[in-house]
Amino acid sequence: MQNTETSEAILDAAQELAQIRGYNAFSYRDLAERVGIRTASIHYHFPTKGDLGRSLIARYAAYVADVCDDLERRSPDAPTRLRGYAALLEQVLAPPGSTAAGSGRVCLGGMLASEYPTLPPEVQQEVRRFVDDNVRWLARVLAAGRDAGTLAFAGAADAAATALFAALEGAMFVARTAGDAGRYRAATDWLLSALAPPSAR
Amino acid sequence: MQNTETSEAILDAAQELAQIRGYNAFSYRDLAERVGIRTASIHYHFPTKGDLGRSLIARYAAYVADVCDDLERRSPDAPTRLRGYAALLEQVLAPPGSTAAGSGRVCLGGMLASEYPTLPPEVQQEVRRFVDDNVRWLARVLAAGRDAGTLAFAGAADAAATALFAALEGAMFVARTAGDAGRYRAATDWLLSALAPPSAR
DNA sequence: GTCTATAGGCAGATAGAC
DNA sequence: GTCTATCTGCCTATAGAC
Repeated sequence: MQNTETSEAILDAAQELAQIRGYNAFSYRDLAERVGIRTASIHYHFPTKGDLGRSLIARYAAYVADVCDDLERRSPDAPTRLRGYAALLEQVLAPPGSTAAGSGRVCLGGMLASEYPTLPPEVQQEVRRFVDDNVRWLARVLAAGRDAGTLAFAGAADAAATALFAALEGAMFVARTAGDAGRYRAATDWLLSALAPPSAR
Repeated sequence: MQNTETSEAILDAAQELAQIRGYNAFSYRDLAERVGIRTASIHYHFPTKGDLGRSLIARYAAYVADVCDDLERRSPDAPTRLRGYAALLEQVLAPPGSTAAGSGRVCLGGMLASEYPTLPPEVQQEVRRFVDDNVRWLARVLAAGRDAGTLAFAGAADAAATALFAALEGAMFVARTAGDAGRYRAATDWLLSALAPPSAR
């Protein structure tokens, strides 16, 4: 990825389509129409679709990791960090330039995870890393929160983090199927309140 | 769907492929190879791929609904019903005829939900119904369990049911990405224990 | 960097013989 | 019910001019 303006525009178009339809359901032709160039020109920037996919998820993972870093630096406690994380994924459903609720987008990481077996190996690798990184980050926040007394839950933080991540990703699919973005909020609010200590409930 | 032997064999092959790759990533050719007939013959049973998809998810939904009915009749309490439901989805990952752990399958309903925007309308309708039915069933079990004192959680049963369903479906994708079916178990066990009343924890 | 032109393959679907 | 043959259109990717 060379970070030229064109390649960024290609990635922007690809990300929107991948978040809505998935990696296997958009084509170089779709991209070409949106960016205003020819399909052959896209191959100049990304020789194969696997190259494109790898750049796409890598850029997305870097963005999410940045926000997580910010959350850790600026949020005072674990519950706030978790709320910030849920909001990050929610924001991804309706990015700045789009009409809030019904964009039809879901988290790119979750979408690619659902397509995992059909993905080129280089894309699979990045998806695996994305999921691992996010679950590990959540496990860290969860464990720290329990130690500090701002969260309360039984069992392993690892298992809780996996369940939480799975629920957030899955809730996007459920919300989209129902055509109701509010379902995502309702489910995540419930989850986060279930992790609050009895004193805060 | 006429329930002939051939059409059932087609649906069996289609279900396996759809659970692994998704609806958009298997073809009539894939089916023809597995069933041992020609693609044109499949069109005799299912004129369009949308017809096939509708029959596929309808059959699956009916099976899941049957198991849920059994669970309600035979299980003594809500925690047992929820464990049975989680086990049902887990069993779906590794059906009788396949090698347990790494079948690469996920719940058909979750897979189709992830492909929702690209699905033919008649398939979307059945997917919506599947998700609704399952969340409603879970909400009913959850509410009854709380009333009976065998479950403990705060907030709306609807929101809890959505979160639980989302978590179970999402955990399959996470487990598959990690190549570790045990992750599904770990996440669901944690979730169910989090719903247990303090006395049972 | 972007273009035209094209290759080679696969998709879903149909016509009509048997 | 299953077959052969075929249609039309889309896909990723490449060659080579500008």
